[in-house]
Amino acid sequence: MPRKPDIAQQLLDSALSLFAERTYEGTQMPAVAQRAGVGVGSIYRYFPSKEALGNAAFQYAKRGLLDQLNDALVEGGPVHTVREEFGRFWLGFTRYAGSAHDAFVFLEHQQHDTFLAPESQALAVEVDRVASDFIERGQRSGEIRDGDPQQLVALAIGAFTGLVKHLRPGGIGKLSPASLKVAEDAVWDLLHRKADS
Amino acid sequence: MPRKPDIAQQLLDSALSLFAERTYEGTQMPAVAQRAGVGVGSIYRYFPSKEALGNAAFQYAKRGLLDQLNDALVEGGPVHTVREEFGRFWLGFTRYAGSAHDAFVFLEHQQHDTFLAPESQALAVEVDRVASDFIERGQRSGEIRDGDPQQLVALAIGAFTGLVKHLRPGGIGKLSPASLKVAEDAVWDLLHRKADS
Amino acid sequence: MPRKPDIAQQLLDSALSLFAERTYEGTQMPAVAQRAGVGVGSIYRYFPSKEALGNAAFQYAKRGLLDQLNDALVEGGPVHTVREEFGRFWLGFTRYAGSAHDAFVFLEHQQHDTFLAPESQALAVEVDRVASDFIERGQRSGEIRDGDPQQLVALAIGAFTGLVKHLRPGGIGKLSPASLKVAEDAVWDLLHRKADS
Amino acid sequence: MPRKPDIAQQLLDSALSLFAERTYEGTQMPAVAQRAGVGVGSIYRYFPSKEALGNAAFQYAKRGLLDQLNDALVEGGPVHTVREEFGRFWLGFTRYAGSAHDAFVFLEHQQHDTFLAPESQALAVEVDRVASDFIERGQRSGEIRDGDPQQLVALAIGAFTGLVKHLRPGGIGKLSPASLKVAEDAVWDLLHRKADS
DNA sequence: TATGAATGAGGATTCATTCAT
DNA sequence: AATGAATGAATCCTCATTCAT
Repeated sequence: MPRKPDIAQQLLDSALSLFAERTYEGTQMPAVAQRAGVGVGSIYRYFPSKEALGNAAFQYAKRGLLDQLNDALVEGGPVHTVREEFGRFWLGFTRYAGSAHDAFVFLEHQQHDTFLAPESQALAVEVDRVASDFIERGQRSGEIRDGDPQQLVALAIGAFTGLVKHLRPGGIGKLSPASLKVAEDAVWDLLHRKADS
Repeated sequence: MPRKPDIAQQLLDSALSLFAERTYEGTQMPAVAQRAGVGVGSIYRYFPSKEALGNAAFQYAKRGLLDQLNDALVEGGPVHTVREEFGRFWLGFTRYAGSAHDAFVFLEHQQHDTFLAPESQALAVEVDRVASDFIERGQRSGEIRDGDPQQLVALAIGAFTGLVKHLRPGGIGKLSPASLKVAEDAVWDLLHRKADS
Repeated sequence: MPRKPDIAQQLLDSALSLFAERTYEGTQMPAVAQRAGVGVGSIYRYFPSKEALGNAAFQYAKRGLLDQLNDALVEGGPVHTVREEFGRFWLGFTRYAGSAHDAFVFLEHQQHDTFLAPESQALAVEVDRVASDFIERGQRSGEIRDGDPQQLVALAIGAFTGLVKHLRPGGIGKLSPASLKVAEDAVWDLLHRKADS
Repeated sequence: MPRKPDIAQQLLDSALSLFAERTYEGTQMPAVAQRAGVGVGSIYRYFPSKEALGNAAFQYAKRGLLDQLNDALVEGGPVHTVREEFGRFWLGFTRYAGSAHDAFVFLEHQQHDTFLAPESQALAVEVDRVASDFIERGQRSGEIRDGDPQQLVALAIGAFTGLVKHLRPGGIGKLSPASLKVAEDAVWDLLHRKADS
């Protein structure tokens, strides 16, 4: 069993946390190496350049979020209501932001960033697609308010991101179940079509 | 008619848009100078360092947002309902993001950033304070849902930020009044306490 | 009566004192202008460049020293002994270093300096020539020790320079007549051929 | 056999010779790197800034001179006369200026210079102290002329410095033993109290 | 294979010089 | 004629990347 993948993994984690703290541009390769506990030179055995490391970290993080979402959507068996499905999304985001706070913050800061390869950006739309598919389904069933699905996704994910960034020091894990429930309900109401509206 | 005093202003605008596009760390001084239409050396006539420019830009932007909010809260005379007051906030944010898209994006990216002086960070809490005062008032009157006011502010401003970032190329000005209304209602429902809840 | 020569003079004095304090290379044009009480731009009305100013200052200082020496050698009428002639030299150096401390220090620091034009360097050998002529005459009359005249000049002027630099803050004017006499005798003994030697 | 630890040394030597030639302020870091045979970046691996390099070079040079003096004073066994002790000083200075011409010239140019840290200046008074102790001893024994010891030191070291600077291209090593003897005697006579004086 | 010292292109900043007022 | 704001080449310094060990 090789140790190599281990090192690459540590490098990705190190990079992700530093990028979240100080920005991709503001992070130096020696700092990444140090936090990963390896020598600078070793980074280049796993990633050909800083840009490559940045993209790998981005893709690793996005894929992690995507996996977490898929797991949450599948694991408890089929969902019966739109609200229930929203709960699954919420669970996926919550778990991911809980276990990979840095990665989540990093992801939400990147958007149009110069170092992102097309491949990374392609991956970025995946989460949006999954989310807006859900919105569209909810709109068809009348339970989610009308409007551009992408725009609603932006509002909802933006709200969640705001929450996570607000919780910075402790991370979302520090939040009491009650507070988390308040937030979940609030975001659901952001999307939910009210009966008399 | 002297154009000179405008140079500091042009530099702030240039810096703001570049910081929004490429990050503070990812922006080079020559790029700031070029976009401002001046020579590199001129930057240092107005700001002693890149860090000082970053802080000045941040404070200028935050103050602009604060002013816009105050204007919106005051201008139409006294408000009579919490919903109406929320509308004023929405108007303030909307106007600011419309007229200073870059500045708004820049502000929302900075949080814990390394270059921000204490003075800048002090200004940053001001907006939060104004907003959470509103939330608390709404909670007392029963129209805004229970929960940590700061957390609700984070959710609401996060949602708005998500919208603005989603609209990146065109800016919020491109949005139809109808779409804007959908967004406003959605964010209100994020905060609003439902009767039967 | 034009004011111009006045300004050029102030600029030379300002430059000389700054060069003595901080080195030619370490002195900025705005500092020269400020100490002279004029705007930066005005320097260039009198001197085409920093290098030209440096050379003008050097030549002005060297010429001042030369004039002082000539005056001292001539003014009291003809000299009758080598020791008496040495006294005249001492008087010239002393007066110059007393009235133009900065200029003297500046002169002794320049030697091989990059900014000195050939013309300036030509002027620099003039003092040496006057001094070594004196040494040679003294050697012929048996009152000054044997050895390379240039080398003896270097020793004697070096000693005087050491004294002046040592006296930096107050300048040589601060020295009591007695102390000055000690120094004069010491330097004379440096040159003087002892009877039994 | 590693050459690495030598890099700091090569940098000090390179810096010293350039500072002597062109002044601290007039010397560029790339020039220091080039003469030391390393890349610019390497300088900063050994010295945090140009100022630090300047101070390190100064201290290295002063310490070298001090060591040379101590060696010369000790090595030949105890001295029996003041003249003999002077000979030891002369030997120390001569050896140092011979083996480290650039360093000696550099030292004598720095005095009150802007980049010198207090620590460097503290070291600078050390040589003066050693020298004036000698002068005082000589005065007590009646062999050195009366007067402020510091002032006599300034005259004597100034004379030696004048000699060394005069010899610039070849250095003091080029001087014939006879010429060197002339100089030594001359400087001794500068200090020596004449019987009938 | 892993390392970190060495490198030099690139970024922040300074400063001699120009030129509109 | 005098000024000092504006400029950009030149300077100090950083940091992604290489390579000898």
